[in-house]
Amino acid sequence: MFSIGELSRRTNVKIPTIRYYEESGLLDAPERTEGNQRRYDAAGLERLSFIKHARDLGFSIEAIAALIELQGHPDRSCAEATDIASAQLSDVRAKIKRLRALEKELVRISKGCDGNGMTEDCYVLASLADHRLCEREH
Amino acid sequence: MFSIGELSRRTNVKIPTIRYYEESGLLDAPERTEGNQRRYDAAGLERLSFIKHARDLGFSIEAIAALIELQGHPDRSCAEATDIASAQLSDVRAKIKRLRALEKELVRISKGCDGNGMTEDCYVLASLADHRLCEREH
DNA sequence: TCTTGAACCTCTAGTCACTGGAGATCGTAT
DNA sequence: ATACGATCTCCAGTGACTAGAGGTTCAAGA
Ligand SMILES: [Zn+2]
Ligand SMILES: [Zn+2]
Ligand SMILES: [Zn+2]
Ligand SMILES: [Zn+2]
Repeated sequence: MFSIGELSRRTNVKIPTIRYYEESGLLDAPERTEGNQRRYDAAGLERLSFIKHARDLGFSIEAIAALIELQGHPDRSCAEATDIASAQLSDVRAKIKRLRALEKELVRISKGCDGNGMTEDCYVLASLADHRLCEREH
Repeated sequence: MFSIGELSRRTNVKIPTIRYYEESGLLDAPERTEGNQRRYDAAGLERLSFIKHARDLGFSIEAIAALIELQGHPDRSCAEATDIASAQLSDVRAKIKRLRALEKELVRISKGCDGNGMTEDCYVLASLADHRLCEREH
């Protein structure tokens, strides 16, 4: 049995975030001491590690709640879990695609001015003002 | 002179967002009719187009405020503008890097299970539970 | 000129996933 | 017994919007 501070140290999850996960229903409310302080066990640590890892991989709280629900039913089909994972993969790929388009335009914009002129003639400011200078959609 | 709805249509920025930009100081408060409705001119349209384009390129409201401030002083050096743009480029590149790491792990995780088993033996759930199964940091 | 109804106004609150602070209480070591 | 770090609850703030309630104004048609 260990305190919330100890749990925080072991998982690298900040204390207010742990309480937030509890309030959101991702973490079960743990036992309390007589003085009302939270005391966790190995199961709590495991659960929080799962949440942390999933968050690090970009899953939403909602998706993680669904995954935890599935975990609780070992005899159910895991189809939903793979669906959630592939949705997350699509999401990440869509974000990468968009960011690559932004990167290309930002490279062009940055190249257009060395920063030694006046704002009046600045290519950075001019290209922000006019999307038609962009080479593609973004 | 045109209404906020017309401005919204011409820029593809939603009406509450336009009001939010005004409140944030990005847009000057426009003239009003006798009945207190906003009326914009070409300058307002131009300004909002600038904001929209910069937002589409991922610049923060704060960065855009700084860029607009620079725009207002045509005789000042544009060094700060290029700094802001290259900071934005670095930011985008950092995000891409992180997302690519996530993509790799998510591909591995998704490949590990076809969704036809039980949650008990699901590789998706197992790899979310244990970062040591990951091939690299993310 | 009157009437309708779409468009507009302000204000408040909600979104997501936390993060920080105030003020009070608890746990533990000396 | 005292000190002091850790924890408690509750509230507010972040960024960049978005949505709704309840009321007013504008502009076009009769
Ligand atoms: Zn320049
Ligand atoms: Zn553009
Ligand atoms: Zn599976
Ligand atoms: Zn991992």
